Amino acid sequence: MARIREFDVDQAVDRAMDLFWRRGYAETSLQDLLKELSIGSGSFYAAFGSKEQLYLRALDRYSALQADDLVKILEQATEIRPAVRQILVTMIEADLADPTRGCLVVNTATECGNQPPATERVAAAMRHVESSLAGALERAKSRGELSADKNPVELARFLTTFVQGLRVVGQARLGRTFTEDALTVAMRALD
Amino acid sequence: MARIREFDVDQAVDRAMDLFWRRGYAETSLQDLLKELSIGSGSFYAAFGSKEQLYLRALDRYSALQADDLVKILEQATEIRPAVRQILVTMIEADLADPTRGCLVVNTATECGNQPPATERVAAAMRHVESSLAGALERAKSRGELSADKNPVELARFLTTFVQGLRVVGQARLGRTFTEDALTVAMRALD
DNA sequence: AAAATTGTGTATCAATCAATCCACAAAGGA
DNA sequence: TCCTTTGTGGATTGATTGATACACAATTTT
Repeated sequence: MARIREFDVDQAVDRAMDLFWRRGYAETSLQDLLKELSIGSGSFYAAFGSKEQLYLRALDRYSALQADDLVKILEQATEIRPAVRQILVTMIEADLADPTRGCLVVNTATECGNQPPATERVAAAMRHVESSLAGALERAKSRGELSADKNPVELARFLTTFVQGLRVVGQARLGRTFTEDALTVAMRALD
Repeated sequence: MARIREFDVDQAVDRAMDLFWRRGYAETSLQDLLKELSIGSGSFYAAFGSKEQLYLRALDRYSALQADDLVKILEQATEIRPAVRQILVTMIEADLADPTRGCLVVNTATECGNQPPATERVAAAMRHVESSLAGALERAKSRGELSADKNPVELARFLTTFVQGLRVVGQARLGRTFTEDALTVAMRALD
């Protein structure tokens, strides 16, 4: 050990995550990052290696936060339907509040569609959403909340796909009614 | 009139569309475009004005082609269910064949989420998908293919949202089974 | 307190970016 | 056949890109 770092690395990752989330990878320049993090380029490269590495780290951070939120809602709820509805409504409200952000995972999927390290993380994040939902749906089924003919894995894959669509439509600013109508129909898949 | 143009402008727009589709706006440099179109920068700016203007023109072209495909399927089909299924399956197969492309409208929505001229076109494209589907569903309902309690506009908004999700999930390379399971559940919305 | 080690920020790098300039070529009109 | 007009593409523009070099500051070790 020698001189100690003057900034908090985790907090810097959070701030970078926010910037990448709003502007995307390519549209966020190194100078934008340095300004946002209030550090010099020497500190930047010593701490993060490169812009790409920081992006992947920010993406991991985002995925972890997203996964936490999802699991928390699914575990705290006593009924599956209000839980799923809450998950979808939360996203709709987030997109209405700030349509420029969308979802960092979705943004990465479309912007970095042919860069293996990024797409692997995207796939892993979606697989995690799928399995969390599938587990909750399976438990709901054993509690008798879902009829016997329902397939939890199928439902989970449907919901995971629908969620990605909600985020895209949310960025297109089609209005509250549009997404709420879509939500109404989607929820019927559980009936 | 004086010297005549040595390249076909519409064909150039198509080639540019293909390039933007594969690589996105920011990741497609002017040199990439000049090489793809086999023209010099003078011809480029004389014909298209700027990289951004060409992108918007390519996006318009893409939307028009997409709209044609959609309308063609919906008008030619005698039943609404196979028609909707065909629309979704076509997208799934396209994403499986080339996961790096996705949908140019979706890619634009996420990459250019805060640039008005782009987002307006994205919203218009999605509204067009919505109204085409709503019209077809309304006609199907009047033919007795959909039960009386179904709301065509709600269903159209649901399908439009789900379609965007399919394109995102397709880029994440989660495999054929994943999207087909999602499709199975989504189709039940029409029952 | 001297040496060793690590963080910091400025200056700077070559490369690339989108866009402009301009000399020249090709066409129609006189 | 000149003259005008427009298309062409290579050369070049200033700005910006991500990344590195380096002198100096701060901290631990000896």
